[in-house]
Amino acid sequence: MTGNDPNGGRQRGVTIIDIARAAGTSKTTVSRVLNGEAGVAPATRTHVTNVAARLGYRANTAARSLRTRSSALIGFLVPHLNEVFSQQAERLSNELRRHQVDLVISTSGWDPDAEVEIVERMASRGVDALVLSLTSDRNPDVARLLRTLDPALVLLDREVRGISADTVLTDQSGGVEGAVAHLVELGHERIGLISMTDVTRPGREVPAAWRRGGQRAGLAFGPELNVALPHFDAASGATAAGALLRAGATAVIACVPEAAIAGMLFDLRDRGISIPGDLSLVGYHEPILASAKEPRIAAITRDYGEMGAIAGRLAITRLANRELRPRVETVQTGFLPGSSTAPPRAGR
Amino acid sequence: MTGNDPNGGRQRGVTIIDIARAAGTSKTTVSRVLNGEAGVAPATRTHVTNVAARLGYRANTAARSLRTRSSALIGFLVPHLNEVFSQQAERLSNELRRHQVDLVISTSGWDPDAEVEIVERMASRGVDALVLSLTSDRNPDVARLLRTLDPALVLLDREVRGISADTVLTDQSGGVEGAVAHLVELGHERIGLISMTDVTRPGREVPAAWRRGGQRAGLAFGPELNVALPHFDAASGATAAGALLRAGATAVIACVPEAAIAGMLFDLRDRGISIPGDLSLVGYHEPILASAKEPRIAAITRDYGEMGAIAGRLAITRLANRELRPRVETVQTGFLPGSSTAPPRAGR
DNA sequence: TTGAAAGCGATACCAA
DNA sequence: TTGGTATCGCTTTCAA
Repeated sequence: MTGNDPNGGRQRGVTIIDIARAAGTSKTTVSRVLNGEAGVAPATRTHVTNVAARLGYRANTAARSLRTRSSALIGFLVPHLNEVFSQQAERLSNELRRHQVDLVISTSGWDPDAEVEIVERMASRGVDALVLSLTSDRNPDVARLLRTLDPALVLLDREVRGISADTVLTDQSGGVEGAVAHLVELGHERIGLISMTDVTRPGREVPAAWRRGGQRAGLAFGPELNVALPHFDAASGATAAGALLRAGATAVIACVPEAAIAGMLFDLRDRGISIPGDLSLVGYHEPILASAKEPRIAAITRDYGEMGAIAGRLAITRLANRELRPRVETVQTGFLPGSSTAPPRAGR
Repeated sequence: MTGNDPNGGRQRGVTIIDIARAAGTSKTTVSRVLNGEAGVAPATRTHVTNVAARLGYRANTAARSLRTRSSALIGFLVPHLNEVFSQQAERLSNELRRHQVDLVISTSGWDPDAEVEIVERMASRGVDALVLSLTSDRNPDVARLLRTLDPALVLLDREVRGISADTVLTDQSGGVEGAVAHLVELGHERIGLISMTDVTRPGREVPAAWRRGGQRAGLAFGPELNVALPHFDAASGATAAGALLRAGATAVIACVPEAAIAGMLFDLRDRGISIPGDLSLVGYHEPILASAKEPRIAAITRDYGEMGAIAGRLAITRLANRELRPRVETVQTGFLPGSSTAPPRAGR
């Protein structure tokens, strides 16, 4: 009865065969009942259901996956579980749970090689779909890998050449142009931008929106006013702030993760530069605890959590029908005023 | 050659049989090579390895799990992916990745029923281990469920009756007693405490440490100075602050998640109570961006990330040997001064 | 050093 | 409405 047990101590668990035996039926029927399929006599159904409950049956997901070629598992790859990505993860996970799907999470640490390795692992794991926030969408290795992949793909604010996947995009116009307009209204003319590099979509869209905002106000922002950060640690943020001040910026829009903005704030404080007295600042997002202190950083906002939820819905509907043509959902950004902006210092 | 394909469009993928055929050997040998087992001729080994690479072989995890009864999957259950838990998740995930193990994450939203459901799912999924940050370790339903479970358990700062699992504990003494000592030195005598309720270990240990700190200074803190929060939203934090002020507290130690502390700060500001002028505050943790602004909240600190990493190591070693007796690792807390504490207002 | 064959626990097909 | 049987892709035993 015990059979050979390749794994010493591990418990065997109740299988549909045990249920079939106890219920005096076949495992086919048991399977039908447990999956709620039609074509089973009501009496049989209730009986089998009861027996299963009595025995404390728990389906073996590995066996089911092997047979059905679907794992009810979705992979989520992000660079780092910071405030933004963890909110996305939570909402994504909740969305999936409603459909009995689990979420595997892995972080790349902004390392493209790790990214390839992780995607490979997840594919091997047999995830039904991959939700990706890639470190770079211009990485040919990743692009090539994605093209050979079986799982459905959902891209979070990324565009990969040669891949047509469901995508959640951010429209930066509202937020960035709104920020520029606000600063222009206060009297700023040299508005600096700290952006991500052009290897992700926001790194391309944010500078574009910033330039549009300038043009709309009759200002042409030169390239010396845009610092593109390859990394988002505190040190990078500090460096960027210095460069923009040297370029004569009286205001800075910083569309980078919180760690870089924090580094910038530390650096400015150390140099005795006050916000908004000496420099106006627009950020990208504030954790609630930070927003409880002054200055409240004016910010370009968007609903990160909602992006995760949308990604979840895209993935779920895609799994229900893989023939659907790729869909794109766009999330808008807005501008939230704060106490970190003011007119430029007179006579500067 | 194609066989019947239960799942229409999904790709079939290269199997060890394909490799065996292409390499002119048996699937047994292929399996041995791919798993790096001994007893294979060097020539065979390299040949098979090459063929596998050429065909782009990717192991089918479901099949392997079914046969070996181990999924190389570990579940992580937390109440909410806030700053603390997401840092734990990231470090845990990284630790596991080094051992080719994946992490499934789910959040309960502080809901015990959801917790039971999630643990059930993960067990059914066949996770090799569960790392748990339970909403309550006094919940009999959860305790009963855990007792019947097959996966190895690692508890994060929780003690469940009747369960002897590997555990990562926090020693609150250093941090909390340090905070009390610091406040006493500044002249405070009525030091309030906002803690979690006693259904988790920190909710029991923090008040105990606070009382010890008081006794050591010759002060007896009455129960009116301790508010235990059942929820950690902003509104709860606001309420707690009010209650402690009415109880005559001149300083507050708030050992609760950031959202509650933020709510408290908002409320105090609205009521014109300044920190540290009118009230000294010691918090539990600050996101980097918050710490870049004044006042820097004095805090009880511990290395959250390290707790995740330790949990990962405990899980991995446990899987290697399930006969090990339960191990307990303790993480120390410390007190980090800030600008949110000052002597109590004179004549109060 | 190699390979044949027997499972792991499900689902899917087909016949009854 | 049922059940027998063939897989799914892999690891493990046992014999050669």
